[in-house]
Order: sequence, then structure tokens, then C-alpha cells
Amino acid sequence: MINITFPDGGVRQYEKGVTPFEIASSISPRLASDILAATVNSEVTDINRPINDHSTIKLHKWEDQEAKSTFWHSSSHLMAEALELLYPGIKFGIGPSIETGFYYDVDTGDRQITEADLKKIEDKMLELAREKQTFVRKEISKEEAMDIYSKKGDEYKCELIKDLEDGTISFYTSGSFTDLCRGPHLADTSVIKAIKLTSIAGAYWRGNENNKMLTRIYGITFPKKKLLDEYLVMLEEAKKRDHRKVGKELELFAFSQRVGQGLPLWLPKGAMLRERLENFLKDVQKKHGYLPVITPHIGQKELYVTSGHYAKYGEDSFQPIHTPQEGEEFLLKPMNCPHHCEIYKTKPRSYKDMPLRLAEFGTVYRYEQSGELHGLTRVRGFTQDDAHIFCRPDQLEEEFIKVIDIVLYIFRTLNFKDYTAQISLRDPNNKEKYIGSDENWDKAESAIIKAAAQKGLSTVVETGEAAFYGPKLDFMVKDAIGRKWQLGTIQVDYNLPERFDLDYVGADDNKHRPVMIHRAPFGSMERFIAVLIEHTGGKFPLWLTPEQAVILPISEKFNDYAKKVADFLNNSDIRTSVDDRNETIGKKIRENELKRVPFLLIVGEKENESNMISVRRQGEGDKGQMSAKNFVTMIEEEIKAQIDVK
RNA sequence: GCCGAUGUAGCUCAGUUGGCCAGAGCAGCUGAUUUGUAAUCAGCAGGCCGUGGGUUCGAAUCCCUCCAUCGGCUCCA
Repeated sequence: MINITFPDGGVRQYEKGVTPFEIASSISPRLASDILAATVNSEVTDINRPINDHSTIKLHKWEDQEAKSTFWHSSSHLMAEALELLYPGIKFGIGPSIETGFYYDVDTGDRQITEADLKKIEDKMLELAREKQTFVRKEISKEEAMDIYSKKGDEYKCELIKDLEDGTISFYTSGSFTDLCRGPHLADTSVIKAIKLTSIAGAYWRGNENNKMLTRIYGITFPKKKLLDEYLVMLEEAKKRDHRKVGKELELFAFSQRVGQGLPLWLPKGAMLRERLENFLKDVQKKHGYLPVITPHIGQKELYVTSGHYAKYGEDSFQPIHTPQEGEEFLLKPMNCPHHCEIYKTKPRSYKDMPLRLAEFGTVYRYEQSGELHGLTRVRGFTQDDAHIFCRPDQLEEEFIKVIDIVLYIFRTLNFKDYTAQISLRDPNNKEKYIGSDENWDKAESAIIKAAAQKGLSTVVETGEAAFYGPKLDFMVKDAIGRKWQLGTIQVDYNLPERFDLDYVGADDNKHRPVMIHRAPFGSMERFIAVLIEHTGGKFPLWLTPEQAVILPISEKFNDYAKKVADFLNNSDIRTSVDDRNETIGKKIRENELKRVPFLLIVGEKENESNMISVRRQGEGDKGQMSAKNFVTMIEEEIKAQIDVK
């Protein structure tokens, strides 16, 4: 007998070799039919894999991510089986589950699979799923595994096997399809009830652009048709919040082919919103001891040779600007740090001056690959809410924590709750990719980890994701359809102070090297506003929104009264306009509701006589009458509550 | 940059297998209407059918080039 410990601490005894499915059955038949995977001693496994030792167990129903990933991984095998039947001779790369769904990379040879074929593949998958094919695991030797795939002529699988250790290789078979696979898998395919193949795309084999491009087919499956329908509706809803769509509807920004791709044009309403955000951060920074600086949009090539950026990115950047004067070369600035280093150098610095915090909303230009451009989230010209903190090594951790505080304050104010903090460290196996001494890297990395821990951030550590000059802490936020974007970033840099030969005189009267922190709480104005649009669906917080109130006269007779009220509100710093078009009140309400104006103030005969306004709140409807003065008080209080978050 | 898809009026979209001057709704303009909480009515105007080339008696429609956009891959100082 073996002891099985459940998550609640309860222990039950079972025969050796019992499976998670049998354990579930012993609790209730309902549970047995619901479980899709199990975690046994912190490893997710098949529900029919025998357990031979004392173990802890957690049974996973659909609601658990472990169950979903097992479900989707099995679905990718199901798709592979369908593909092999429909396209004999097709070769397979890898086919994992992803956050939502799964994909399989395939080499279709001379044939081509297009979106028109997806329905056919879905139908085949459903047909196969209904056959209730069981997933059978088989451990296999490396030699045998290699033999199977060389005979089959699948060079991708051979390459994968080559990197695996003998004795750890397993195959799973379902129906006519056998795949190299670690598992785990569903017991059988019958639980896969709803299938949607979502898209088809090219993907380099093993993610390397020098390799062949395979065809990647993405899909998602569910145990119930209803869940798939709900998912598709959710996707549709999310698309309505897409910042590119909302930005066009609300006239916030635009692009022009003639100006160039990835170069956003800010329209008046977008510019007003952005300006307000900038002022908000400027106020915060002022309170935190930042000093404003302003630097030019270009710099001599020499500047970037000194910083090391030219060597690293020169060829993939906007190329140097040449002037009539022979030999002169300028670069559009791709980052502000070199300029700020030169500001540091304008006079001798003392340890008493530290930390020196130089802040600038600096517009930078980067030649991003054309296929990578995406609305406002990935552009070629953008403005960083940049600042560089020059500090003594002993101040690093404290300064780092203070920056985290600013980022968290901003996120709270704008109601960003769903973010992850990612600590990016260097890849210890690839040290030549980075500049700087081992010692400095170790110090910087531990400073970040300690600071994040002290602020109680839940962090994800990514090794190998550090910048070439130092480790960093990034705040990642998802867009409407779940794509992750980096917003706030805090980076430690020992490299630039070295390259620019920055120093300060210490208490010991000797020269010392400062440490530099790059930080941008928004990341860039463009990307931040893009994500803000998607989070709010264009319904910005009252303090930020371009138009806070629009006055709607019932008829032209009340235009004068409307203008009087508008003047009063504008004088009270409430951004107000009058919609005095010759349209019905219903139409004016509809259009201003669609423009997400937070307050519509309706004035007609009644209001004119009683000197009141009728207040209508966006999305909520009529709120009754009040005086303009009371309205101002109400708005002021609401804005105060929005900004004074602790 | 790579793979795939898409590109018709300011916006959202129709336009059958190539065949009459390329259509609709909204927005715009003009006029009527003077409106009470999500679309008043009528008229007018608006398009090198992304660009350049080709096939054809004839191209928005078929082929090629380039540009842009969308979904991914790679990249992201």
C-alpha cells in the first residue's frame, strides 16, 4: 500500500500502481469523469499513469491551467493525426500547448495549407475525437526513436531526439498517430468536443531565422461547445477595444503612408490626453527629486560609438545623416542615455550630489523591422518618459526601490491590476553577449532581486533576457487579446558610466564611478496609451479624458444658455464643449455616448428657467438635475479620488 | 526582414464565372424641421477600385512588381 496525500493535507491509502483516475473514482464518479490531468509530486501527469510510491496528488479539472494545457497538448496531437491523414508525408516540428490553445509546426513539402483548409482539418479532428482514441505512452530507447524517425524521413524529429538523453524518451500514440512526446495527455480524445483552428502563420524552425520556415497552425479546443462560443464572443468583444480601432474612432492618432510606417501622428484629442499624462508624471517626478533636462533629437555618430550602441545596432538603425560638410555624421537618437551622460559630465560631481536624477520626455527613433510594427505598441518614432539616475553603488538598491514606488503609483492611479514584474538576468552560459565585469553583474542582479522582494512584487525571472549592458526589471501588461507588452522598465547599467568615464569625488577625496539606472515608468507614451486605451475601451478616467463634458441644448433656442454654462465650467477647469448642431437631442446623445464623453449635460426650457443642468453619465443614463456649481464640486471630488490613490 | 492573408468614397462594407457611366449605409454639404435622454426628413456632392506593369476586343475582377495593413515568426538599445 502507498500513502496518497491530497492538497488539503488528507491522506488515503491505495494499492501500489493506482492511477489518478482510480483515485478520483474512489472519491466520486463525477470527479472521475471531470478530471483531465493530475499533478503527482509536482509533476503533471496522465490520469492513467500508475503511481508506485508515497505521493502527493492534485487532481485537475478543466478550470485548472494544468488541465487546459494537457487538453490543448492532446489537441495538438489530434490535429497532427488529422494532418497526417489528410496530407500523407507531412513532416512535424513541435506542437505544444500555449497560454490559450495550441499549435503545431509542420513542413508541408510542396503543398500549401491555407486558411481555406482549416475547416476541413477541424472536421477531420472532430471525426477522430469521436472515435475515443486513447493516448498510449511508451518509453523508448534513443536509438530506436532515432531509427523510427529516420525511416519516416522526419529530420525535425531526428534533430529533437539528438538533443535528448537516452532513457528519458517517450512516445505517445493516439489512433494512427505516434509522436515523440514527454506528455502528459488526456486519457482519450472523446472529451474534445469543440474545435476551432484560429490561424495559420510561418514560423522558423526552432525560432532561428536562418532555419527553414515551417507552417504553424494555431487552434483552440474545449470540452463543451458552449465554452468555444463564449471564447469566440470574448475575442470579438476584445477586438472592439483594440487601440488601433478606438484610436481612429476617437480621433486620438493616425498614420500616414506618406509620412512613413510606424510614425504616429497625434491628433488634437490624443495630444491633449498625452500631454495630461506627461504633466501627471512630471508632477510626480518633481516630488521625487528629478531634474528636467532637454536634449536634441540627433547626436554625432561619435557619441554612439562612445556609448557602444553604434557597434551593436548601427547597421540595423536609421542610417547616419550626412551634411554638406564632408565627414560629418549625425544619428537620429535611438535613446537618451548618451546625451544625459554628457550632461553629467558638464561639471565635476561630488558624492554629495548623488543621486542625480535627470528626466526628459525624449523622442527617439529606432528602425524596427517592418513586419514588427503594430499600432502604437511598436513604432519607429516614440517618446520615452526617460530618466537616468546617477548614484553611488551604496545607493543603488534604495534608488531602485524608489523607482518601483513610482511605477506602482502610476499603475494604481490608472487602475492597472493585471501586470507581471519580470526580472531579466543574463544568460550565464553566454556571457560574451554582455559587457561589464562578472562582479558588477552579480551586484546589479542581486540588487534588483532584493528590491523587488522588498516591494513584495510577484516576479518572473527570465534568464538571458537582460539588456547587453545590465539586468532589468520590466512591468508587463496584457493588451485586449492577451498579448504581453513591456511598459515600465528599470535597468541597471554599469557600462555607460565606464564608457563615458563618469566619476565623482568621494568623501575619501578619490574619484569613484557612479552607477546608472535607466528608468521609464510608462515605457513610452505611445505604448502606454495604447495599453491604456485597450484597458479602458476608450473610457478614460475623468482626469485624463480629452473632453469631460459636452452640453447638449434641446434646441437652438437654448444655445445661449448652453454657452453660458460652458463658459462657467471651462472657467472651473472642466473641459467642456457645446454640441450646438441642429440635430435631435436623441442623436446628439447617441453620438456623444459613442465618443465616450463622461458627462452629457442637457439643457432646455426647464433648465434655462431654473438655472440648472440635467446630468447624464456615459453608459449609465440620466442622473437628474443639479446646479452647474454642484456639478463642478462633484467632478472635482471624483478627480481627486482618482489621483490621490495610495 | 521571413511566411500567409488583405487593400473599393473620410468610416464600415456590397460588387456573381472578366462585359453597360462602380454601389449602399454612416460621416460631409444644402435645405426643411426646433426637437426632452442612444440614429428627423429630403436633396447634393464624394472613388487613378493601394501603386506600377502585363494578359485581353474589354480588368475593381486574371498574372507579376512595389507599397501599406492584418495574423504570426525573428528582433526589440
